[in-house]
Amino acid sequence: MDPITNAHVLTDDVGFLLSRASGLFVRATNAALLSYGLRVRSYSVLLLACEAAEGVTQRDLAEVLGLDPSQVVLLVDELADSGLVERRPSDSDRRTKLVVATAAGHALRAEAVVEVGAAVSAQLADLTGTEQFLLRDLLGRLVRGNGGAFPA
Amino acid sequence: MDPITNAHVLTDDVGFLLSRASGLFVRATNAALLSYGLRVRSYSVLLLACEAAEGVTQRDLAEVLGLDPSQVVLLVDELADSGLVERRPSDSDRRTKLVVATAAGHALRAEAVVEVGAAVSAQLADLTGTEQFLLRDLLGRLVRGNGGAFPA
DNA sequence: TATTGTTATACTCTATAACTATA
DNA sequence: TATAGTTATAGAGTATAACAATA
Repeated sequence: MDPITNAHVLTDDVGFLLSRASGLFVRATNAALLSYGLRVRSYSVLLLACEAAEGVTQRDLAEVLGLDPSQVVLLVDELADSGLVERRPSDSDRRTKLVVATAAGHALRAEAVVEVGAAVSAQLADLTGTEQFLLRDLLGRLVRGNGGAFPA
Repeated sequence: MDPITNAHVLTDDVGFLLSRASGLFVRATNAALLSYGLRVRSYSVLLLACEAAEGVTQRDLAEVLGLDPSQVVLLVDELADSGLVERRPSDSDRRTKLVVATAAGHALRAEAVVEVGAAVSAQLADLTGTEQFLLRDLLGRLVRGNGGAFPA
């Protein structure tokens, strides 16, 4: 019997711990983003838009973020209304809209990243640098192995 | 600069990976619990009730699960309506109600644990047993270090 | 006064289905 | 026929405040 999947107490269950840890990080990140008028989901969209110089397709955003395309529409709407991103038509496909960060978007991201980094850092304080790397690697493989369809 | 907290791409961010991984596990677990009429949160309450022979305080449930006490009320209501747990008065404090699993609750748990175990196992398939242990340990320290106020 | 459980409410997140315009 | 984006809606999860009973 696998000792992980059948932990005899709930608090040893990987799924439970993932949920708890995720909740802690989401709350801490949202708190850090409060003054910027962002929340973790819109912040993620902004980051992806900033990372892609030529813009990102909404479908790609949905896939990377694990969201339904319909949810992405609302998040992009919100960022666009704030002037942080804009939708540009694609040359190759007129159905596709490329989400591109504006100058304001890049500027806000640069500030927000510092705050979020500090919040995340505080959450990870009990782990050594090596352990943090290890955790990231394990989580990455978990996500990439199960429907997590992003590059690299 | 800490290379973890300031990953240069979103998909390398620990918080993002935690959120994605947690979502995958929650979805898989909810799917496994569907036929039992449970979802991951009510299932967690049932497990904790089953683990404590003399019952658990709703306040303790809230603390362990990282939920507000008001949310616990609804989850316990749901389980009680299904006959899986019952609220018993405490001898020492008449404000306190002890949540205790019924025989039906224990029986359902025994079945559900198998299904959930299989679902979790599938999600963890890409990691070796050692890596699964390691992940559990790292997550446990993350949670216990940040407001996660449960035993051990 | 403080704490346990409860009720109420509002907001965010998630899940689906159906529609449009393009391909 | 399939895909990108959109709209709409309902349900689940989260966050707060206020209250009654008890400590």
